[in-house]
Amino acid sequence: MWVKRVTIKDVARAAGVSYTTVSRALSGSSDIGEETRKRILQISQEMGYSPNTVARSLVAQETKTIGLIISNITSPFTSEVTWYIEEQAWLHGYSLILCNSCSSVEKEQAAVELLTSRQVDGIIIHPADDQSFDRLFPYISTTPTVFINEDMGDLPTSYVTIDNYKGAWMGTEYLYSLGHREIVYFGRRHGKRSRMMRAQGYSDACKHFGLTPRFIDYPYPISTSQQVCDLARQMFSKEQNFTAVFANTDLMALGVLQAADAFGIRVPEDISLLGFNNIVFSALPKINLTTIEQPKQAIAATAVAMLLERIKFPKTENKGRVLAPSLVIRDSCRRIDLPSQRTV
Amino acid sequence: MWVKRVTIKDVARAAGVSYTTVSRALSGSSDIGEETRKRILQISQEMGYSPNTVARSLVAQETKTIGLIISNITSPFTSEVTWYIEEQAWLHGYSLILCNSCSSVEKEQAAVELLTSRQVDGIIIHPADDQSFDRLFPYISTTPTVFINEDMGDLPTSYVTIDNYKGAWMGTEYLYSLGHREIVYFGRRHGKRSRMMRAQGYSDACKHFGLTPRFIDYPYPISTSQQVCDLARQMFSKEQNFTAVFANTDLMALGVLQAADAFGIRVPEDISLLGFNNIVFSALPKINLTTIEQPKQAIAATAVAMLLERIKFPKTENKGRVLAPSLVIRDSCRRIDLPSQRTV
DNA sequence: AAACTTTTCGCAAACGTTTTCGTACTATTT
DNA sequence: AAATAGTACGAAAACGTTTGCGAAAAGTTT
Repeated sequence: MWVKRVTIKDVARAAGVSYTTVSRALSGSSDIGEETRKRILQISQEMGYSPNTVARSLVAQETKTIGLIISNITSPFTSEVTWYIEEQAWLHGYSLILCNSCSSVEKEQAAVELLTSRQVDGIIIHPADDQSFDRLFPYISTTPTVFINEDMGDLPTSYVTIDNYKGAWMGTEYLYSLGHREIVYFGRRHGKRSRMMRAQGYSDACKHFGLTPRFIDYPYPISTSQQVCDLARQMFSKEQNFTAVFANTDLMALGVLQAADAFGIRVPEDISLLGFNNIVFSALPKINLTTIEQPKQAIAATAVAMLLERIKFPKTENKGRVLAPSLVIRDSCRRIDLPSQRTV
Repeated sequence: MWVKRVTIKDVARAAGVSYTTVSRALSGSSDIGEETRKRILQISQEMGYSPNTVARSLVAQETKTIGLIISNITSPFTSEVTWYIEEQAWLHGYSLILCNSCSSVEKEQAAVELLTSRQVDGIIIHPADDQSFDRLFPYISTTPTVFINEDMGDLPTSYVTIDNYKGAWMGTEYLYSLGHREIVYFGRRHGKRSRMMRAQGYSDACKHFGLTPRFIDYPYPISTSQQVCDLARQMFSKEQNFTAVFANTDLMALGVLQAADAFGIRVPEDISLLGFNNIVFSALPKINLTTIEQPKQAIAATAVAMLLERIKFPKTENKGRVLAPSLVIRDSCRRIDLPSQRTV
């Protein structure tokens, strides 16, 4: 290392006491005389002593660390949730080890193995896949874990998510209420349950209002915004006769916006656009995306709270919290006259 | 804990050997017979053994962990840099402990103390303040550290940053070349050196081209986008006779965009706007911000590389790497006719 | 067959703490 | 003055590893 770090034994030597006594002075034990405590505190200050958390963790059998596995910190939704999680963790004296899974189940599994090996007290994970749990189960059975942003149903784990079905229904209903009768759903609908539920909510709402669900789906995972834009272009060139697009995600909606721009299609004048997640950039002027909001701070706070409770009381049974989404109305959706429908 | 974790001693007992032998089998030592190694590996697999990194760290005197202190993971620029840092760290077998300083020197210092106490092998820090180094010095003198996004000059530390002066000069020059003669600089210019250098680059370029530097400064720190927008509104209502705004930051530029929108001022038709950082959202259609790019991946990669080198060879002398910014031209700046100038 | 090497393994120390237990000393009670 | 209780501290074990050293067993050379 740089400089030899000063240990508790160094302080003890300087103070002329055993290191047990130093430990007690610092931990605020009562088994110590008042004036020796002060003297030791003084000396340890002067020597710049700081306890070795690694050694402490080894004996205490807890690291005061939680692992966070997310797919991509770059996503505004994710980074905002991460912000709140770090805040909560810090408040409770926990540190955060950050792992990007890159939406790969292999890396996700590697991250979980790493974290358990590092003896983290708990793990918060935004699963990469609908089979994440099965893959991860052998590794997380030994560590308190809470999943976020996915409804884990009856799986033996805690989770916190929003009601994606309801969110999608609300969005569809809103578009219907504005007079839209041909609404295209833009985004993946298979794989993760959250995706399926959103698609289902849209689909069921459509049927409820007498509309035909129309999906622009794709089988492969999409990562770059360029890919999203290309897909949106395909939609504009192939699909006929729709007045609104309900995007899976604000990021997807942004891709639609981009493609629309390229086609000279105006939002909301020519077409209405609805997003999901309410990332901060959706509030930007000229973007002004109407969207379904996820309560990110609440997700983070309840996830951390649930995790800490499980850490404290390992025998607590698993809980699933499903928070409510809400509609944030901005300027990307427009009321249309029923008789005339624009043909793209 | 949940379930009692299986330790190396458990494996040893099951295999009927000493735990030393198990350790050797797993570490790939040559001091072990081939068939015993296989047998032990087999057994440890079956028992689901995973080494306790905490214990290993204690004896090895290294944690394979690096601490990252940033002001706010929510910022697109920061989260992108973080993404690349995590990638590089992972590649080299290091984990990342994430701390948000919230731009507070107090929390920054607390984070550094925490990280050193946790025996991280190194720290990467985006300083909150121009006095961060002095405050932090006593704590980081024992841990390899590299600062990012700030030129630390002659201070005894490694750092990697970009040439902010040059970036600002380039931006000003570009605006000048488009015919702009009244350019307002929007953003803080005191405190951190990076801010000062940007302001200075702008200022010097202005003088070089015979223009008068015009600053919209503010003494207090600004955090929310609402505050930025309010400030931009003030600018539009108070300042007269300017044709271009050079914003400190893309985020600041977004605020200008928002305020301009409210005033009915069009970008770039009525006014040109230039940003700094090139965050992903600047590339959005309808935003299309011309900006000065920071090479985020290069910043992250060199920061990690420098840190790992210092960890490996503690005696390496401090290095400062200053990377080159570049101009990314989009659609927020417009060539104007010299004789007529728009009055706001 | 004796004298070496080499291979394979175990013992024990070490990493820096916390905590249990024991003990010397002081203070209080009988 | 003897017995008891309380206070202040130290010794040692424990947490789960890695590693230097030594020793037994096996193989090789003379």
